[in-house]
Amino acid sequence: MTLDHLKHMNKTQRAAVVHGYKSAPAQPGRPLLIIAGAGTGKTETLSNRVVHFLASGVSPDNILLLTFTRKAAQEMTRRAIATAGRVLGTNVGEIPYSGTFHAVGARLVREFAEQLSLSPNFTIKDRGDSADLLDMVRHQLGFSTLDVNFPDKNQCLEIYSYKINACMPLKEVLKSRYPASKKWTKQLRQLFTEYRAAKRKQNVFDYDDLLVYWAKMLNQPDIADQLRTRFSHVLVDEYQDTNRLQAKILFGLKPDGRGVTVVGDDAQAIYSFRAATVENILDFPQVLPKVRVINLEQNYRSTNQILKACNAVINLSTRAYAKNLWSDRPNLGKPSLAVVENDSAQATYIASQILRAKEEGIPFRAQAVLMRSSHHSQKLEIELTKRNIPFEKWGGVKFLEAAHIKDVLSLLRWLENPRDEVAAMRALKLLPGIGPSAAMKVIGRLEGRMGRLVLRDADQPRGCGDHWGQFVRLVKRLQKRPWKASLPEVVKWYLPLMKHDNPELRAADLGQLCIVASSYSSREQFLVEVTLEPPEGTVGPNKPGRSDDDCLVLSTIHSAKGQEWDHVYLLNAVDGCIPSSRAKTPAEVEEERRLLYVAMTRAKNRLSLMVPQRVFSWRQNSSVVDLFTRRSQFIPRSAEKLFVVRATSGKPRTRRAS
DNA sequence: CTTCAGGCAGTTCTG
DNA sequence: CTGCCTGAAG
Ligand SMILES: Nc1ncnc2c1ncn2[C@@H]1O[C@H](COP(=O)(O)OP(=O)(O)OP(=O)(O)O)[C@@H](O)[C@H]1O
Repeated sequence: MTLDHLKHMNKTQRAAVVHGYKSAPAQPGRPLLIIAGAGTGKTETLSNRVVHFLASGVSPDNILLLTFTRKAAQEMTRRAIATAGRVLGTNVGEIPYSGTFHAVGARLVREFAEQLSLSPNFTIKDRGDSADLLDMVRHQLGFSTLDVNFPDKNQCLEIYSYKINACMPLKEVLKSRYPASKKWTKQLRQLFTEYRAAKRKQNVFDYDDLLVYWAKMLNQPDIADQLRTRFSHVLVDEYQDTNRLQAKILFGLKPDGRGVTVVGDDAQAIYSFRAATVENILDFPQVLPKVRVINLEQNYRSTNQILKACNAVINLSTRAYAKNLWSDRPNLGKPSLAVVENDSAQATYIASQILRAKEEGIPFRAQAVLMRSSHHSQKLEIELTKRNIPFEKWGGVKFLEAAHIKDVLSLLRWLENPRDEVAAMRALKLLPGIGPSAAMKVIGRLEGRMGRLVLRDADQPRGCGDHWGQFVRLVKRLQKRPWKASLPEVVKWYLPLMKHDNPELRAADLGQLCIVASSYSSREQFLVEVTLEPPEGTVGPNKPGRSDDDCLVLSTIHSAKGQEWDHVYLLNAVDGCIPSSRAKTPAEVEEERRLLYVAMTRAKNRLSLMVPQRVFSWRQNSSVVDLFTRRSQFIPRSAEKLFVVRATSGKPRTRRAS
């Protein structure tokens, strides 16, 4: 073996890579924590550590490699496999248990389903479908008409999910995060109990269940033993963004911490809305015995000028993040604060800059536009399309979450799992003349014949005429015909019934969906994988599977974590966007500061923060107005000297409250 | 029982 | 602008 994976690492990084593995040890080493700032090579070190394990003879099957987001998981797995290939001189193939907590959880739960007395062919509901199921229960219990202020389906699911992920009693969750809903404690408790029962009865899982049942497996000694033996090495990236439930899983897998490596940066904790808690990483050395802690201080990513600005932003925090980051990368210019008139000016400015950079030899794929929330890029997307700049968008409304896509998928889901009432409801409501109550009636009549979806002509509800017969025949055909022919057939049936606007655009989306689906070998495989690993892309002009080689990236800051680009542009660096106007408590504002820090530290060579002087916003009394903005409070005058301030449009900057 | 118009409130980030 | 609820018409 060559030592490729050690050669370019610095001394501290190398120590982390080989920790516990200087010579072939009898058992996995003591727990290792790498806590270090942005761009110091944490992920690089972690993936080289995996390579080192493989090179030392550890089987890929014994390695569990976890992260929080799909993007980060893909990136890390890719790096590890590529380097391992170089070091070992053979293709490593894959690391089977590498991915997000949820994806790995899904595999394990399916594998051990029988021992958990679960049926192994459960389907996983995405966020929207889970909310719909919860809403059905909410209506049945009469809570929807109890009081206008009773939390809606999304709030209910948020509360439920927070409770599960934070491992907190409902009462405490309501008190600390949803005080307005405290008076419904009793109802919410009942709602959640019934929701769990409904999931059980319909053999469906929500995202949280994947973690819940994984944690449960670790309480069953027989399964726990198997898993502990299987995963001799467990590595977690972005550990600062894990939650209590995930920590429980980690400690359940490795009670004494041997073989555990966790990596993270408390200054980059940005997922508290998913119940992530930074205490996981800060308390790690106290929770496990004999933890080796390694700090990295040299930033290899950014120029010193960019890094200085990043440090200035994070150091204004009331909390101390003890990091002394430095960089010896040559300077290529201070980051800029580009003051533009409004949204449109922001879009044209960025589009021009991107094309200019491209002319200078920076390909589109080395540039990225980041934003706090995904709709901030609307104007820009139009501008990019106008100028034929190819882009892909990370985050935001997913292809599979669009209404028309969900409509056709619902029929497939129902066929796959006849007990799935959300799918049944949605599919039935597509028929003209069938609304919620007729659909419920049909579903009720089906209770007896559960194995396989069987519809009879006699089940016809009143008032939907010919459509019922056609539907029954369609279902029969779909059950007989091979999978490849299914989706086009459903689409053909669906299009004339579609009630959404923009029919041509949606028809095109559905055509694309057929192409994507045809690469899966069966309906089951398609439905199983699609919820956890959805195809890239969003609805509209930029569809999954169609990306250019050289493609600009538009991304939310959350989805950009762990990534890096030569040029980074940040949209709307103004109060109300960063920090978001929804951040109220000091803790929430601090998280917004860290978001800005994460965004800025993605840049290697050039960084532009956009400051539009007016943005569109929604005022309390409906209508859309554009408001005067203030530059983000996280970049006060005192930090200005670290930036170049560029005013691009004629008008002088006027100070006005928003 | 479905559908559609009108009123009203809320609008982040992800698996 | 959307999603959700309500009430009236078909
Ligand atoms: N010893 C090194 N020498 C040269 N380049 C390095 C070294 N270590 C890491 N790098 C490079 O620095 C960049 C940042 O590394 P990496 O993404 O692993 O950092 P990170 O600490 O995970 O960052 P973040 O927390 O901000 O996502 C990468 O391009 C990586 O290849």
